[in-house]
Amino acid sequence: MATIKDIAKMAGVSVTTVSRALNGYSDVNPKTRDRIKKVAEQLNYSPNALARSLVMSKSHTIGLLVSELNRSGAKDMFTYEVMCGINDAASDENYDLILFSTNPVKQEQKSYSQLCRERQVEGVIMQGIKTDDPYLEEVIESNIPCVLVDVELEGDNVGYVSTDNVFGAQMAMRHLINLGHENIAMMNGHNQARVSQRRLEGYVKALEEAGLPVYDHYVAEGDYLEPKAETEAVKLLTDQPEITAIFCASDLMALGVLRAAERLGRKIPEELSVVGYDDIVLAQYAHPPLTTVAQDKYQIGYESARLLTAMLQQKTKKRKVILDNQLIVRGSTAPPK
Amino acid sequence: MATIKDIAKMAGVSVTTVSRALNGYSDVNPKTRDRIKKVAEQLNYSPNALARSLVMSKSHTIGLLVSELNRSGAKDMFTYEVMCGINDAASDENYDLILFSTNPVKQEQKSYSQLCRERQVEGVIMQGIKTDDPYLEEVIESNIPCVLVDVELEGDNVGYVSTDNVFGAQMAMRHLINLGHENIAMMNGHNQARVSQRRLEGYVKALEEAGLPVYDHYVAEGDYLEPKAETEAVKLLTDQPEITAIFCASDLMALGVLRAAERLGRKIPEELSVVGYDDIVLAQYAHPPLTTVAQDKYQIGYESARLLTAMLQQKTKKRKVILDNQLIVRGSTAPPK
DNA sequence: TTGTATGCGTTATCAG
DNA sequence: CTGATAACGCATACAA
Repeated sequence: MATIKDIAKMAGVSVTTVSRALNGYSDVNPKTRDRIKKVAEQLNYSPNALARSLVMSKSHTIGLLVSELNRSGAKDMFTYEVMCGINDAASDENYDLILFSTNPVKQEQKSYSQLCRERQVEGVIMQGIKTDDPYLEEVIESNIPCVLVDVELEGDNVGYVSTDNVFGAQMAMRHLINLGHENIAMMNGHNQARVSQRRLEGYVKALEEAGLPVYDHYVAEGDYLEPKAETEAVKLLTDQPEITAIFCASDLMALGVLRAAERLGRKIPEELSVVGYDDIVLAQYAHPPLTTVAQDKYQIGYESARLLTAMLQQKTKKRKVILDNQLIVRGSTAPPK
Repeated sequence: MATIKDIAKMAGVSVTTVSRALNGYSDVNPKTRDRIKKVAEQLNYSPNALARSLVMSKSHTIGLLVSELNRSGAKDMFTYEVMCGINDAASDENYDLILFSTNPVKQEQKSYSQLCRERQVEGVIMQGIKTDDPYLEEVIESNIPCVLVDVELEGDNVGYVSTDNVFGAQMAMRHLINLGHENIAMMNGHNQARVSQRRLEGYVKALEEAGLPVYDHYVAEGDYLEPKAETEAVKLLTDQPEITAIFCASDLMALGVLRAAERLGRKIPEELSVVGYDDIVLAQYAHPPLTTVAQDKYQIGYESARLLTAMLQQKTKKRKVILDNQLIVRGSTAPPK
């Protein structure tokens, strides 16, 4: 592995000159620069980023902390698409990405912030973290610049990007209400997720603005799980048969509801309308295809990385980015009979 | 950020002692070690991995090169699940993962091997690389230890992991043949992919062992694209209406074939049997659910990382890992009428 | 058992 | 325009 020292020797100059020549400083004779460049190429030289980072105390690396980088995320491509966005943005901004896996066993031994400090990452993007994750707090306090995906937290070194979940839910609900539905239930996730709370807000808000009553017993918790949503939906629909539509906080749960309807012999969308959330790939392949609120997952990732790099370079005071989302009407919704 | 120097000062010892105490060397007085450890904790010390890597010339990092880390991979979760496996294995072996994005524009400026050398990765895992990718050759020649996913290439510093594609195709075909099919077509991918060639081999082999004729015009190229497969399947089935079954080299293409059948009014599986390959998430949600050859993508990733780390530590002479795959019979296959 | 000195590859400071 | 020299944080050969 050739170093600047080798180049210096071969070109008959000092390492200082080599460094400056290669880094495009202006105070070096064009001739010597050319010579040095030629030698560098000849030696197939690559600068050692480690050494550079060490002396500059800038690693140009950002850490990616994904709490559930495992197969369970496979159905719902959220994680993957966000990662793609992050990757592209990081690449555009010339940052490298290092992947921290947070296998729970290891978390015991080594904390997030330790991991970050060891690897000298300049900042972190955290994804899939629940609001009650103890490690969230840790990173926040560690004063390492940090961008959260879908966790609403702001601070000097902390920002987040999310979509407008209240509005998203409202859109879904308005669609249902405009169709003529009056008895609309909600299949929510669990309460540790901020987004659940937001979507519930939207649900309530839409009902209120339409002058419709809000019933606690119309709201079930599906924990973002397909089977759980299925059993909950069966309960909901047998206990309150007057329900003609269900708004779900995720597509996966909507799939569960679809299944419940099938078990109960209620036809979709004629006898029950279902709206999902996320627009996962499966949504358009469901039968019938799912009406849903789409989030641009790729853009969420992209903006996260952009926000972080901007923060790192103190280019912005902004600490949050809220993206729009969009209602996609497919075949799972119709007017009530 | 505390360094060993700070600790040394505060504990009243030399940096050497600190280094050895913290790294568990035996030749240090238990008392001083305790004292040092306490100080380290007090200072919230984390070793600087960069500096360590520099001096040890071991980065304990492996590079992940994914040729198409983008949204197009979203339907087929292959990339994601493989990554999960890689991540877990790397974590188990205490290696960090750095993500190289290979946006084609940047490839011009900086080659793979340059990227690797800059970041001082000890080895690389490459995924989604086509056999004719010029950069493949580059990495091979660069003598950086490398593990390829689904590209059959072996060498001193090069290994690969793949599944037994010939056998997988054979299983699919035998299933069809046992069902009584005699006119079986194949929807293949493109020929730059080694796996396509292998699966074709299996297709031919199975026909031959059953004493069935092999027709060139029974094989179409769907390029692993759903719409392309659809149009190709329409052609196939209108030109040769005697075909009663199609074996597809990917589930995505099988989905396209399903669509083609629908357009042609041929019922699945009564009037046409379809077998896919991969067992992507969508497969079980298709109508009817797809019979397919499943690969354990997670394990592919896991084994890749294991192989690489073993190579890095010269723990093995093995350079390839072939995983089994498994036929999953669902609703898209039946005996011919 | 502990400390001194040196080097890893790079950039930065400052003097020539 | 160029070159010594120091420094980044750490590990290690060698000396004490």
